[in-house]
Amino acid sequence: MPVLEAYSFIMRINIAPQQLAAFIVVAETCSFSEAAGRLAMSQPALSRLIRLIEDTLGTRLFDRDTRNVTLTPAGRELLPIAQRIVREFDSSFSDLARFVSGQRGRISIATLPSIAAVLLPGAIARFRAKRPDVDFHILDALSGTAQEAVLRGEAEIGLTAQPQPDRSLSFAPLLSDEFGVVCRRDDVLAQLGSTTWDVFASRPFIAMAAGTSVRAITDAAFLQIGLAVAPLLECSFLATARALVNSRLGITALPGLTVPLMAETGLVWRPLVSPSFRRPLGIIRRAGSSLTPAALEFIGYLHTEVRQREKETAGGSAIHSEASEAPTE
Amino acid sequence: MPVLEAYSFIMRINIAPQQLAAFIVVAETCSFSEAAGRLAMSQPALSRLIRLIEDTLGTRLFDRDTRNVTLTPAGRELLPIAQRIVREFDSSFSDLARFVSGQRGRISIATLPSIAAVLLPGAIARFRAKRPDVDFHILDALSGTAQEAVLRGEAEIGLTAQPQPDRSLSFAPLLSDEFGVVCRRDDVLAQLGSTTWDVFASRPFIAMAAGTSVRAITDAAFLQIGLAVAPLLECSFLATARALVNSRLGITALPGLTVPLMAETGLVWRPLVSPSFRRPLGIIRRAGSSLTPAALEFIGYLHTEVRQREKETAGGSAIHSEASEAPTE
DNA sequence: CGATCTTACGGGATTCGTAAACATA
DNA sequence: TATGTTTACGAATCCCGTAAGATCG
Repeated sequence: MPVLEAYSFIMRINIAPQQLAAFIVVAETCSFSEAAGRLAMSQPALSRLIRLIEDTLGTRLFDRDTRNVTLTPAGRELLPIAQRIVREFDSSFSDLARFVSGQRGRISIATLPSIAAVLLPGAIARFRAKRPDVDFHILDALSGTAQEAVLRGEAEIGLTAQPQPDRSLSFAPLLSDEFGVVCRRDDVLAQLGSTTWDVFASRPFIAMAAGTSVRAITDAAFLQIGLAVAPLLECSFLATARALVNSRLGITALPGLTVPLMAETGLVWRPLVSPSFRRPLGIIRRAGSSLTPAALEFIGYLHTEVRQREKETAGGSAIHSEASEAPTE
Repeated sequence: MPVLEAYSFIMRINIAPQQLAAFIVVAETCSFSEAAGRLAMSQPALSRLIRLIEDTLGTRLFDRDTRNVTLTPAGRELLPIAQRIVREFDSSFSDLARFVSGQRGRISIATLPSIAAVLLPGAIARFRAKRPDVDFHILDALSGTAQEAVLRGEAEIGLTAQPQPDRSLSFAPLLSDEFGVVCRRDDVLAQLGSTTWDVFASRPFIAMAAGTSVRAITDAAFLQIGLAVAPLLECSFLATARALVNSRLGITALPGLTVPLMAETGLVWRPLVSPSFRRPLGIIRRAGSSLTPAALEFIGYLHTEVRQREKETAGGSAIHSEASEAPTE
């Protein structure tokens, strides 16, 4: 009811943009038959179509005898209107088609800094090479913040650790991030190919702050192997952890993806085994809500990026190989 | 063919503005059933309508389960587009409806100065009281110029003497303008109620220039009564004729309508009889071309104006009575 | 279990193309 | 007479409303 009042004419005047386009062609050609040819329809059909518009508007649009077709004043009045509407219609739906096909859009991603630094740049670079008109908005945050951003709709997708099961959030695994020990290059551990978790029984452990996805795993690891590790040193930022390790205050356990953030500092990363722990990372999104076509396509690029990294590092993580190269510096 | 290329989407995307309006209502209410109520249609019909748009665009517009209806990104993209198109459509056709109903428009009239001065002001004043948004464009010119203006489309209608029969010009009589003699108030002729054409056998005749509608009639009149009148004095403008008569250089014969243009100059007008000549005045327009609705309505006002003048002057012309009042000054 | 969207189906309206009729230069 | 528009008519399509079905809270 409010609608019928708000738009008074649209509910009564039933004219499709295609009909207006047909009118425009007739007006431009001043001939029903030629216009019919251009419109790929029969001439009587076009004649009736125009008649229909005329009946709807209650006025003649063309003065026509068998030889001449000329716009009436009402027709001259309608012509620019029709042209404007058709142009608007066409350009709008052209834009929309580009959006729907993923050529245009804006992808907002809430992500852990490690993913933002390691996985995203390559994926975005390759994606933008194909879709230069898609913009990205990246919100790097800790796991919880990222989830909230997705839930509030501020971010379309989140790249984080697997969240607690939540009806309104869906999680799709992307990769699992192997934990390793991080120590100085001159540390005895750096000589080994891998290390076991009980190393932290004899070495000071630098823990990440509670609430981080890393801390959740390390807690679970120590619990599983029955090791009571006192968090003597605890920090929130990787840069801090890096500095602490570098200062010989202890060693830490971090997923492989985080290490490039500490690169070129003389630290190395070696897999932690017996058992090996992994941090499941993936894509979260609001359950039951569609993604933009561009984001949908971009997710494919993310998977490709992950596969490529796995292939490059041949079973280990890229950080592993980088850490291996470190001694050669 | 050029059209199909120029407007690439409009020929493939077949969406009526009403469908977009329906989409807007669903988007605003987030409910198919409530929207269906507002749109005065059944809910399944609305469901199918939305589905149709979705199929046409190749994307979902709403994420919907049995409890919630939410816009998808594509739907959010379409919403402002739909609103813009619907608004444009509605306001444009609202304007057009005002034009078609004669409430809005522009009437261009090519007219003889006498009609412009005597008939038009009253008709326009009464018309604009009812249609304040209709503009007038008046081109006052001699008969031939006015006809050309109408033929060229510069003027929509012409108010002139009856033209030579012309296929491309149609003439509708409006009034016939009685000829009379124009002389000084102190002239002996002013004492008489009327005068015969042979008065010009004994008095100098001031002729209007060849090509004027007045000259055409006076020539015909002299020819008919067999009077050879030498055009000793000839002029194009009524103001000149007025001055010549006022200077006692002669007298002239003019249709009643022209006299108000010479009013308050001490001249009087008396009917010329035996026989009485009349200048047929009317409305010319291009044959076979429609008029604007406003002009069509205005023509009715012109006829009313003429009838009113005839009633006021009770069988004579308004000029006649005004001339009669002159001696009382 | 209730509210809501979707699918199925029959009827009515609209629109198309072909063919014939019509009108003017 | 030739060109171009309108009318007539049968067929296909589209769209609506009613009724039944499915699904989630």
